Amino acid sequence: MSMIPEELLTTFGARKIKLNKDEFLFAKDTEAHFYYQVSMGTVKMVNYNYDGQEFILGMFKAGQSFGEPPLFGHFPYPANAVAVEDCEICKLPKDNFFRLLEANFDIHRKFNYELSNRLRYKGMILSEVSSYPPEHRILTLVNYLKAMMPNQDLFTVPYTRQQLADMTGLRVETVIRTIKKMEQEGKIKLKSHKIVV
Amino acid sequence: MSMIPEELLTTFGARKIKLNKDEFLFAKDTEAHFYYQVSMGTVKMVNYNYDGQEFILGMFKAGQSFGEPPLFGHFPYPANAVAVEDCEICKLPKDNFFRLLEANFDIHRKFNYELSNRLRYKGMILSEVSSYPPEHRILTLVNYLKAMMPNQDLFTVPYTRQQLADMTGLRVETVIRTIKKMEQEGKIKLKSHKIVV
DNA sequence: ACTGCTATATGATTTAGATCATAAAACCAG
DNA sequence: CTGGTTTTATGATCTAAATCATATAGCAGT
Repeated sequence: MSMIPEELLTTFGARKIKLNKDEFLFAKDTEAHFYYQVSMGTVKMVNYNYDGQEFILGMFKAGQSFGEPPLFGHFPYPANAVAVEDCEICKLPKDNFFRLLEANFDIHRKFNYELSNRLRYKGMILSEVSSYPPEHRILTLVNYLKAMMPNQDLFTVPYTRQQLADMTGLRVETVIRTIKKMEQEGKIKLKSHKIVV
Repeated sequence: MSMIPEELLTTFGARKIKLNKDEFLFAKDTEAHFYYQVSMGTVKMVNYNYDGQEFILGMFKAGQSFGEPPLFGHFPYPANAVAVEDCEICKLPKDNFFRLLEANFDIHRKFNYELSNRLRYKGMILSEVSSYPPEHRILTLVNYLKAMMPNQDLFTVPYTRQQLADMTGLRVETVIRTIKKMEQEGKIKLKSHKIVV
């Protein structure tokens, strides 16, 4: 379930750090020195434009790693990492991370898998943001999120309208109105304001 | 320079195929059975919305591979592959590709590098498309394209305004007007209608 | 139960870029 | 050199979603 088992990370010298809600872990355009894996909580990768508008490039929960592409691809962070809620994060120095990979071929392969799936997500969202109206964007995102769940019964979308807006390139008001309209037309179901699929 | 040397591909049983301009190599939502690498020409990965609007997710030239994420990530093609001009493509069956990877650790690592850089590109474009006006989007794309060139002197952007539009989620007219305005304001230079940076 | 904060809701107005329409260059194959 | 196709150009109009402005509902902590 975890990208790398925490015991193994510890063996290679990982430390656990705490992060408060809204705290930054690293900033866009800085150099990457560590491998990070969420132990508890949620971290978002996010960009801000000049007037503070936010775009969320990814949400990462317990077991998931994030911010590795700059390690593999040798470029500065293309976005900021921010805690969405109080978090615990495993932090492993870059060199140790590569040593761990060399010693564990299966994990190395797992990263290929993981990166490919992130490309899938980004390509999907990119196609949506570039050419589809709000309703389509939201439905595509919601369906993707559900499809990613191991358990395939009722799934409650765990994001606020603001977060959905920031993931689809829309404004809150638009997301609120669109969700309300879709509910009235019976296209989606809500349970205490959260979308349930 | 090439993702995988063509001799090595041949050793593992690759075949070379020809593709005419505008011909499809594979279609969105179909299953991936082959590894592909451009030998000559240019291939684009592209999506179309209901009214034919195009969004280009990537352009691939000689030496570059494309369409591997579905092989690594076990999901159907998230976009179509179309020849931008007459092409020659190396085509290697999936199983042979994985055998080749196992036998060549360095190439396996190279894919990590490549996938990471594609994530960088997609994340960049996504942030642009979601929050920035035409001028910013075009400049960011152009600067990225230049930065990717090994040779760092004068670089001529090799795309039409239509293609730039399809890469930035804008309409042709908007790209034409924006480029013209930027040239008049001295923000970019043109040489026989092509942007030169 | 009250306070403060965050999330959802909804109307009115504005605007950037899409769309529509048409034309002139530029390029290319025969 | 020529006729056809593609690319660039430019004006006029339209529209979906952003923006602005408030309001209400929900919830977390004291």
